[in-house]
Amino acid sequence: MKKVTMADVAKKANVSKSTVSQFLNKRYQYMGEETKRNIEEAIKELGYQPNFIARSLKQKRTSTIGIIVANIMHRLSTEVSRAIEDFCRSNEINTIVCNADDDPIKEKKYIEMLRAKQVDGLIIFPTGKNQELYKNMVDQQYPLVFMDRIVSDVKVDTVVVKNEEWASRGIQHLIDNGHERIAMIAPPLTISPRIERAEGYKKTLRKNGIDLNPHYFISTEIGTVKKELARLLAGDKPPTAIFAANDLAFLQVAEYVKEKAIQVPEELSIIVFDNIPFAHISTPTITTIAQPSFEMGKKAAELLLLQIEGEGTKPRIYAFDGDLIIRESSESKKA
Amino acid sequence: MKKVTMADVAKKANVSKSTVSQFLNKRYQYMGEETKRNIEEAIKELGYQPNFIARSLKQKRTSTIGIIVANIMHRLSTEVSRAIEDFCRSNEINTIVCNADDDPIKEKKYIEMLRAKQVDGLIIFPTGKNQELYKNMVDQQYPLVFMDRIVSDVKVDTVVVKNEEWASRGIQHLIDNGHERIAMIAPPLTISPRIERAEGYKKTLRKNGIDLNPHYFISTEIGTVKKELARLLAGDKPPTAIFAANDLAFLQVAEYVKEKAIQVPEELSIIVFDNIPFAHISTPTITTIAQPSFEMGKKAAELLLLQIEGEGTKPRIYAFDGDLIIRESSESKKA
DNA sequence: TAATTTTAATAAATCGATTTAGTAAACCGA
DNA sequence: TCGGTTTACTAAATCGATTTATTAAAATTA
Repeated sequence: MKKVTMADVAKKANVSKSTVSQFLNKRYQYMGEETKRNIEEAIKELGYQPNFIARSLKQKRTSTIGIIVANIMHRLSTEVSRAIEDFCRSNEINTIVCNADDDPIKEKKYIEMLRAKQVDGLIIFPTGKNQELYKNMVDQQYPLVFMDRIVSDVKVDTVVVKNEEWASRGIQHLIDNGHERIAMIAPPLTISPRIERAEGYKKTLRKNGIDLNPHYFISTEIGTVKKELARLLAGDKPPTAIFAANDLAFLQVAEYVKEKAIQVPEELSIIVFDNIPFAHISTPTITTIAQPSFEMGKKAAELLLLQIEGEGTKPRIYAFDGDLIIRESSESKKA
Repeated sequence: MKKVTMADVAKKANVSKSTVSQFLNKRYQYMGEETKRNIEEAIKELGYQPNFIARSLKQKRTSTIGIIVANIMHRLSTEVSRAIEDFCRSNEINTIVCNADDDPIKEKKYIEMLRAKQVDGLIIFPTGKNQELYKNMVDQQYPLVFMDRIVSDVKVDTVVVKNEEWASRGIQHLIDNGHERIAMIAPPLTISPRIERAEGYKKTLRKNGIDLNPHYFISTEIGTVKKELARLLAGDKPPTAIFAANDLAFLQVAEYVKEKAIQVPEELSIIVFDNIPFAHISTPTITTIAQPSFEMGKKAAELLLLQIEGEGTKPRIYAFDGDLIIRESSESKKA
């Protein structure tokens, strides 16, 4: 079944392609009532569906944006993507989501692919390792927003959470509950949020006059978290509380705790910096530092659409407040 | 910064557009070494990036497929989408994921949008309510695969799990553990998997000589599950085990159980038909009937790509085996 | 009535690639 | 030396829309 094109509609309605195009774009300025009816009828009879590709080629815009998440397994990625999609949808913009899997090479490939597809702009959770490419886009004034991670040296609108401040609040909460031996578990400190959370952890301990014990600070690949954890907890003076720097680190901690049947919070308190979907129904419920993923996603989308409309302003960083949600996993030792 | 086109490259390399096109498509058959080098250099110097849109228009294929999931909140949707994406990626096909939110109108809009964007084919988790539209696509021989749900009357390749059989196995497991008062909690029975799971539930009880108690069969909107559950458990002869028909239903059950501090499995056993990401680390761990989402996604993608290549065969239903993973939430009463 | 403006519709150029048909030079055997 | 083949490359048509410049008729004004 061959495709019905605008030319077919035009022929059937006895008008020119131009007129059909005007009709489809609702430019009725000087269009006869009868012509309108004829075209409408022809479209219906032939079952005509416009070809977006052809339109995009001429108009030089695809009404599509791309999202490149660093790692789709992070809950934040999916929540933010959802928010972006919702916002774009209500502005008649489509979104394409790609997963770079924390791999700068994949990230580069996706950026090139999406640009080849002429998407009107990109929202990226940057790996941070493609500075050249980022700068290139900035130079070309290509609409671009960074999410979750700050890349210094690249002047782009960036949406993040106040990592240091809210990590600090989480640690303070543990200290207020009587903990002094607090460990932090994090993936390698390769990107800004992890570095900032580590800062918050260290500064807050110091501020409370607690010495930093380097053994309590574990920064390692996800796959080796459990091994490190075993060593830590088997050691002398094991920590009484753990701060998991993100959801994937927490998952490892949770698996370990489950396997070893460690009592939480009696033997070990736990807090997590990230959104955990089942935090409120697990046993025990989990204390989290939540990120306002919906607002962040919406903000990023707004910023990008502004840039696309040519109304972007001087690039800056938009830092959102987190939320410390205290649950059972960090209940007071004295309670 | 205006876009660099093939014409610019051609001019710079002192050849025709055609030659540049040949070069880009690696049709080196009769191309001089020097010409090749010239073109390569021109491309690098100008920073030329091909325009996929223009290519798609001429070639009448976008190398892109669409996925329309019924509800992105179902774990199955995301897992299957991931599998599809992975398979497509390795075949140089891009994917666009859309979420119909269980709404036939949105589903219709997405089908039309994606087809306007000239995607080469669609994988749909059908709401089942757009029969006209589905049939239309079939008639036009548009590449199409259904996932998770069977729509009778529409002859399309369909990938599902053996719902009745594996629901049955789950129920049998509960019966073998000494349960007789088994409730089933499900969303409205509007689509085939839910109907088939209910069949499995009923038939297995009957086969074991257990009378069906209509009060034990709750099929209602997600929002009212907890209320119904409260009534059920407060009633005379409350069930000793619950079969949650999918992940969202289970989430409601889990929340309720948490709120009321019901002991699982001592007071109430639970099994779920669906993939639950934290089933193995929750307390208690959760018995699930898992679906092979990865294989299912891969199969669907394979079927679709075959259709796109024009090598599709007579449409049929591909039913996959599930997997009963027994965990703490359904531990034997007698153990 | 002639000049001007408004209304209605169109022809043709364009977007940036791919593809087909064709050309010209070099080569080659008889 | 001639016809035929191979090699290297190109001009022009095409994909399906949008858009600009243009035309022609009808309505209005002077």
